[in-house]
Amino acid sequence: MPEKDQAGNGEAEEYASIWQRLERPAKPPRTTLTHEQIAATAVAIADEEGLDAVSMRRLAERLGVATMGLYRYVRGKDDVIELMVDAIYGEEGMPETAPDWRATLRGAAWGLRGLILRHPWLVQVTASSGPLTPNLVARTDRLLASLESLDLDADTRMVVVTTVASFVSGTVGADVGLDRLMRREGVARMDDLRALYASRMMWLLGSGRYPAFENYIRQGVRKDESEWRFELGLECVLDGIAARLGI
Amino acid sequence: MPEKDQAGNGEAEEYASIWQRLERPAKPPRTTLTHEQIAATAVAIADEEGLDAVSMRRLAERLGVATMGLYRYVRGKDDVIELMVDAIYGEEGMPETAPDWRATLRGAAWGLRGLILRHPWLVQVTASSGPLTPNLVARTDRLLASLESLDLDADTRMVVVTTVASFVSGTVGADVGLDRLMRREGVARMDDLRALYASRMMWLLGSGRYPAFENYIRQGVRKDESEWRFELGLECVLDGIAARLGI
DNA sequence: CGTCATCTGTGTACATCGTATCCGGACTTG
DNA sequence: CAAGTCCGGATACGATGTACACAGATGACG
Repeated sequence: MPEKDQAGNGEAEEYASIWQRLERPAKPPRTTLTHEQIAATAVAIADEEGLDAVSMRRLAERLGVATMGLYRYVRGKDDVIELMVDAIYGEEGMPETAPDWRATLRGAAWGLRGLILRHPWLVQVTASSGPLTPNLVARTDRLLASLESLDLDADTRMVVVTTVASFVSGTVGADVGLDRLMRREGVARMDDLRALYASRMMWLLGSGRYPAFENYIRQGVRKDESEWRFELGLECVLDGIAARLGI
Repeated sequence: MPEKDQAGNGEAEEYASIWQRLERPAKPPRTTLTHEQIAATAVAIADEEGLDAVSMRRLAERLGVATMGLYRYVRGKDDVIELMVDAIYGEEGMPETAPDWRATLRGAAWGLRGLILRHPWLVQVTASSGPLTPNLVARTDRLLASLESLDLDADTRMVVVTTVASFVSGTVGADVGLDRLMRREGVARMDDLRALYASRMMWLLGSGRYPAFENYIRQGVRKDESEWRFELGLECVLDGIAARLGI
């Protein structure tokens, strides 16, 4: 039981996470800002102008507050990002529990995909924020719960959940990377991007060093159908879970 | 054939990627720097002190060059990052082609895992760099080639490759996030991190809102065996590919 | 009801970042 | 040897995250 040894001392108070700090209900908060406002505004900025546009100054300005005023609510920019992540994970309801595990995981996967597409900056940030924001734990909890009736041990259940989540974030992350590239180059449609990149693609492939890749460029006809690719990959992953774990 | 229409004009020269630019063999480079040096040094800094430590000033200093001197070789920091990514993708040989596709993909997956663990900053950067660096294309090409004898169309082959790669980067990305958290908190062993986080974990779970997650915390006994988790997840993914695609 | 301690929000200041611009000097080329 | 090209350097600017000190308002307490 490693979760109850040397801990619980008051000294841990200093190092408490945001979530811990903002739930202490004492101390009458006669505040003009709320953490929800901060999170929502930061998310709005990131959605509209990208994650780089979320600076403490811009955030404070948009909230009608001096820059340093934010630091009363937040320990630093990392906290802001953690609030943002948690906010969007909580924006839509929890993944609904379907009768069978497969439908539940599938629904959660498509839901996560939508979430990332709506907030593309999530992929830039997912590596730097702690994995313990409340809404993220809640989602994980729901998915774990949907597997509890199966004959799997706790470790395996977690692997199932993280495997699906990893597939989703990786796949959608690639799509998002393309979107960002398009935005940076100022093109709107995928074909325009291809036209713009045609020269360097020709250069790369013209060498004949990458024959299999070249085959894909020439023969692939669903390069733009990201939903099709996502669905095929996802069903593979789900099939694999069912096959290997015998469920 | 979208890769040969309106392109090839000279005006594209201006927008050429770094890779294109540095392959023009003319112009006797009487240079004191090489792109390999720049990439290797930047990688070294990132490996030792993290990606944030890679600034143009530090990089130039370590190369014994004035800051702005770098801009003769590189259009900006984004180029440096692209060079870094390509450098590490090329550091070890290409994934070796095993007799059967499954062994090939498995080897590539474990190889990519090792690569990311050796250069953890890759996960912070993978979203922002273009997907067209030569060594990355080369790797993809090898994997696509290993699937060519199978009865799959080009689109499906690519889905197979990206599905495996997505699983790997997502799963290892989570591990790396934990590592970074440990480094930031200044602890060396996983148990120490757990001790440090025990309080906020207790707080999070004590509410009883996340029973399934709590079950995992209590019953999971392989939380530290990231290789075990990786292997199980990977075999699930491979099983799924075999099952769904009938190979 | 007055006094004081405490918390809130503001302004200033600093180190560091990426990079635009200009310049001197060394090299290749005729 | 002359001329032109291009490397490397120095300076400068705007923007960033945040440490610090201070003004004002609010609550508790006599």
